[in-house]
Amino acid sequence: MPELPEVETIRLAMASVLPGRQVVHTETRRDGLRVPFPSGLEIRLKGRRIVSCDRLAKYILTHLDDGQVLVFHLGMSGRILLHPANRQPDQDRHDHLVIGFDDDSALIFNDPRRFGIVLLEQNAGLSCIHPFNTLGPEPLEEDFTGPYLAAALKGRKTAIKAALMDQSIVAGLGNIYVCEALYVAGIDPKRPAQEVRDAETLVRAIRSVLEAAIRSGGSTLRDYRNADGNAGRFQHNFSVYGRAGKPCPDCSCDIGRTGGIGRISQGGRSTFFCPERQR
DNA sequence: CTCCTGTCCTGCCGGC
DNA sequence: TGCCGGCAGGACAGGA
Repeated sequence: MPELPEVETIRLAMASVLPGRQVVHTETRRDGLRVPFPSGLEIRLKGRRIVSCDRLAKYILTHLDDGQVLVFHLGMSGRILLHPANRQPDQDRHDHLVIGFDDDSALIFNDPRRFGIVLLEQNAGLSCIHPFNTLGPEPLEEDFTGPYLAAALKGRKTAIKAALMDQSIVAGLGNIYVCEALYVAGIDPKRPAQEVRDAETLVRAIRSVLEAAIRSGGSTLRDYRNADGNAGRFQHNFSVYGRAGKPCPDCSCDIGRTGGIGRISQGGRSTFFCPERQR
């Protein structure tokens, strides 16, 4: 799914057009996705205006003018599509939620695998309720520092790969960007978290990978699209993800000897890494 | 607590 | 061509 850079790309598109729009119509085409859609969703959204669109980890927070927040999580395959006014959107069998606005435009939540989540909460106290009360710091915010990460990893025997996937340690990373960040930092994904010596370098690697990905509009694998229907470009900049057997882009190791980028399975997910560069 | 595995669901790809 | 197993960007529950 969309990890932080993809979610941020979608949020930016939403924030550029949605504020000021008033909900006139909400249609749910099934009971829910991972969890049931909020009860009374249609009536609670009707007449509300969108104030702003924020992001928290991989969640999109759509603030409404009455203090409610419409929350989207895209799961593995979720998409948010923004349809301009006066254009009839093509129907798709995985369009599960459609929100129509006063200018005749629409927001469509499409999700083939239905791992996505839609919540409607009160903004006040949002950070005190699940799942927001379990999230660690945002990787691009100031409180995500070397000392913080070192403390968070202390005593953890689990592999650094798994630790960085843990949203309570740092919120927003997924399989792709963990692989890429560990490559940039030169850290073996199998290394026990407590044995990572230079957390500061890892923090900087995470930041630089995420920032570069956001600048590229995220990554497109298979069919991820941003809210305008466009593909991201960062997949062309992957150093290791999906590149098993290919040469490491930034080390002089002999591919004939090393076999190039390696692929292993950790916690049931593929990990890609350079066995020469990452120790 | 930490950690590890299984599970939710559909679609796509490669192999036979 | 068609069928089938394996795998996929996430996050949780439950048990050791």
